[in-house]
Amino acid sequence: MATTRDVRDEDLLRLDRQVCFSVHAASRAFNGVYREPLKELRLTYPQYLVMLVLWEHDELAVKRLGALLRLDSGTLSPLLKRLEAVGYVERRRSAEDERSVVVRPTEAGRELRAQALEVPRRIAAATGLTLDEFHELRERLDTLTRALDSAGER
Amino acid sequence: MATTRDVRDEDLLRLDRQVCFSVHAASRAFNGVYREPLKELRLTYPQYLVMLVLWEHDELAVKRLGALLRLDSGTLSPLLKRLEAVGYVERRRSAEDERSVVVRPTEAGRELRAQALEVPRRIAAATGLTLDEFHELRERLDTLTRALDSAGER
DNA sequence: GGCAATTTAGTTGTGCACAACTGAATTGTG
DNA sequence: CACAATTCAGTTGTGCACAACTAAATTGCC
Repeated sequence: MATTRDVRDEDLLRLDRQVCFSVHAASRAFNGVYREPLKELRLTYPQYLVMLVLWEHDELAVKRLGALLRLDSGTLSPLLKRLEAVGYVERRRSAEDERSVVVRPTEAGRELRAQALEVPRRIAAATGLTLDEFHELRERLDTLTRALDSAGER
Repeated sequence: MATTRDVRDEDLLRLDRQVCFSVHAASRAFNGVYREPLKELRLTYPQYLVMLVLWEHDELAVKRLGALLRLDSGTLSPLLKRLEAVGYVERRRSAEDERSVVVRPTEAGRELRAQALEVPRRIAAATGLTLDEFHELRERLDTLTRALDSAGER
């Protein structure tokens, strides 16, 4: 039963380099394969994430969107402004609570969904990963993220 | 044996949202837990990656560093300039090839390594992941990255 | 009711990722 | 040798992540 105490410092640092690099590289590689398909939709990867969530919920406060995507207003505000500029979403202050801003897809934004259906098919085809592998990958990453998030709270 | 053809469009789009989000979130969570420990070293996460590689190789051309980390000069040039500004690395034009710039840790940069040894220990302790789990995670991510990279070349 | 604390979106500033480009040095080829 | 193609670091511009902050609206408490 090997623990970190059994390992020499240099080996630990090497492993850290490997893991850090792997996570970092995987994230950018993921971003990379989506870039081309999404360019046709005039979306960036984070904008695609936002649209995916909006297609599922139709209408969301910025606050709630940020909670779902774990992004704060510093990231979302300009991103949403750009999505509004290309005409995919509209924003309006909530009538009930003037602090809150509600985001919803425009007609163009809703029509975009049909085109977006091609994106995961292209990714799936390109990666050669099966559905089961996608599910398993997702679960592992989520487990990791939960561990990291809870670690960060100390 | 389920393939993507057996799945309805909306389910596929939902899964894509989940996987995209998971990868994105894991990367940022990883970044997040390293942020505090690295702040004490006056390093960002990508700067830490660069220093880890430099500690292993001692002296590297920018080109080679970029190949190892899969980063281009547009990312590395300003990052290395900042590392030079805090005194951790020095850059000089290669004598043999004036196009090339060689980067190496300064004395302060080499001394930083001793402090950096604490970082992976803290991460390991905080996440509760075992060495085996780290290794397995790394292998899965690398497999994924290879699949994504080869997919992007088409 | 009045006022402090909280909530919410937005702004500012720093750093990274990446595409597209520049300019200088080197290499290959006739 | 000459010169076109290539290589290399760097710059510019756009977009995202995040910390720290602002301003306005709401809520809670007396």
